Amino acid sequence: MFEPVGKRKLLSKMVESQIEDAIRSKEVLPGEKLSSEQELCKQFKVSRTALREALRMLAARGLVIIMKGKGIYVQNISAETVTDPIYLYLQMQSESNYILDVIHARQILEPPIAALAALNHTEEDAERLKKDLNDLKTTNGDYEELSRLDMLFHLDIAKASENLLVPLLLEPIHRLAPRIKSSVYATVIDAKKLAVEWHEKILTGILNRDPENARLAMVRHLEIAEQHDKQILIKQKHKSSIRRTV
Amino acid sequence: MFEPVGKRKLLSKMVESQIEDAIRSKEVLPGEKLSSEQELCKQFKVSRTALREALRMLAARGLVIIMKGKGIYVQNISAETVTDPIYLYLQMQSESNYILDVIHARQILEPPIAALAALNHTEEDAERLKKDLNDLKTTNGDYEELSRLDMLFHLDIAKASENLLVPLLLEPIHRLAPRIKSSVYATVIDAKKLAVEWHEKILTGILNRDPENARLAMVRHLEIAEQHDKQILIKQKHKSSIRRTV
DNA sequence: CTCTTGTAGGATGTCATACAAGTTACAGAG
DNA sequence: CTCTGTAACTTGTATGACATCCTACAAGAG
Repeated sequence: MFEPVGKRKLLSKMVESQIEDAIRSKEVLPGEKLSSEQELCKQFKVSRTALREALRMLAARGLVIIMKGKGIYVQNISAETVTDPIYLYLQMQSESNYILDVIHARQILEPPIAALAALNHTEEDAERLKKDLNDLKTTNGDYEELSRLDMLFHLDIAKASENLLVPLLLEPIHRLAPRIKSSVYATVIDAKKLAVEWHEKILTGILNRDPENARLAMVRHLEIAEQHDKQILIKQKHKSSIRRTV
Repeated sequence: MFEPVGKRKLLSKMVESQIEDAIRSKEVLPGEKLSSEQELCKQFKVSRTALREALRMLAARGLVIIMKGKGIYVQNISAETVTDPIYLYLQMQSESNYILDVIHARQILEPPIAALAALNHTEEDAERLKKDLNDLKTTNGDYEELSRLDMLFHLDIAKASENLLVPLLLEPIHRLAPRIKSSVYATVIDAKKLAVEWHEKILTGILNRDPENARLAMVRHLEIAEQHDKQILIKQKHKSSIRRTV
């Protein structure tokens, strides 16, 4: 008979929406400074509490950045702002032993990405990939640094696909398994040499705009990576079972 | 000569980190109720102001949900939580339409997923996919319902890959473009018939455990989808340019 | 006893005020 | 001119009060 009356929105939410809309519609551009809290309070006719909570929510979502003593600035949405929630999502949803799922997901994603990069990459992309490969070749860093440079090459291939979504999807996947990667570099003999070799083959395929060879090189590269990961997993299992019996 | 001294973190940020860590490490599980603000203030030894701003940041990121009069609850990270930032990113990043990026990302992801599903699916997966296809065939729902059932089939193929990460990646992608999908069903003649046909071919490949045919069927299915999407986009462009001249 | 309703208590939401602390600009001393 | 201290901004935190929403429970009506 009677319709349920809609709940009144919270003031802080309403303020948040208004500022968000202004940013989305580009009334205010990234880098621009917003008015001070005092000023905004007067404009919205709310207390500083409500306004600040609205700003905090916007800041948490990466829309603005609040600098103590300076002011509030509209922020350019970064890729990290996006990949963070994806990473959190994967982390919360997946169960404990997801390492093999990670490598399998990479085997699904990365070969076609390499093929696409071979077709679509720009000169800038090419230079970045060459630099990545050279960095990996010449670094004297520790295993974690090796693992980082390895990942960077793969992420920059995703960028070279010139599809905005692709790197966003790949980055959190890689972030899920950083430890095992450095374990591989620490354990497997010639792991670095092998990585450089295959990265070279993949890059050659991409630079020649040869999607099929880029794809195949990536497939082989990830097959080898899977073998290495499995070795590590078996060793860890072995160790833990030894510890258990002791 | 002297090293820059690190800035002291803000109290609200420190509180946020602590609660976030507790959630990430699953000390507190989704659905659980946190202590009241008063209680938390005492535990963290901060004022209600700082605590509330921390909670607001966590709420904005989807980690907790604050209910007036009830309390603070740990939230299950949903696909929407992930999709929103992506959506915002795409909107801010590219002037052009991201719809094509979505369909291209699907063309990368879904064919190998279909192949994997052909290899790995269980009996349960098979039953679910058959039901999805039948639901799409027999529904009398509107265009949005059609679009929803269409998406469900694709997501259940991802589930049938028996890889935990794969459906998690695919779902936000699909949620990015629900409007254009229902537009396709509303506009393209025989869209439903075509969808059912191709879903049948894909399913046949999967049920026969024939990865190559499942993959190829998916490739063709998505090529057709791309054509339809492009038709819609051109029409929309046309309309808006007409409006502009009027 | 069962159902309804009033009420009290606890939860979050908002306000006002005060002070702490970081940043910037500028005037005045040297 | 350069250096420096100060003043005037900015945001961060604390506190106390009240508003509003939710829940549970007791008291009353039938």
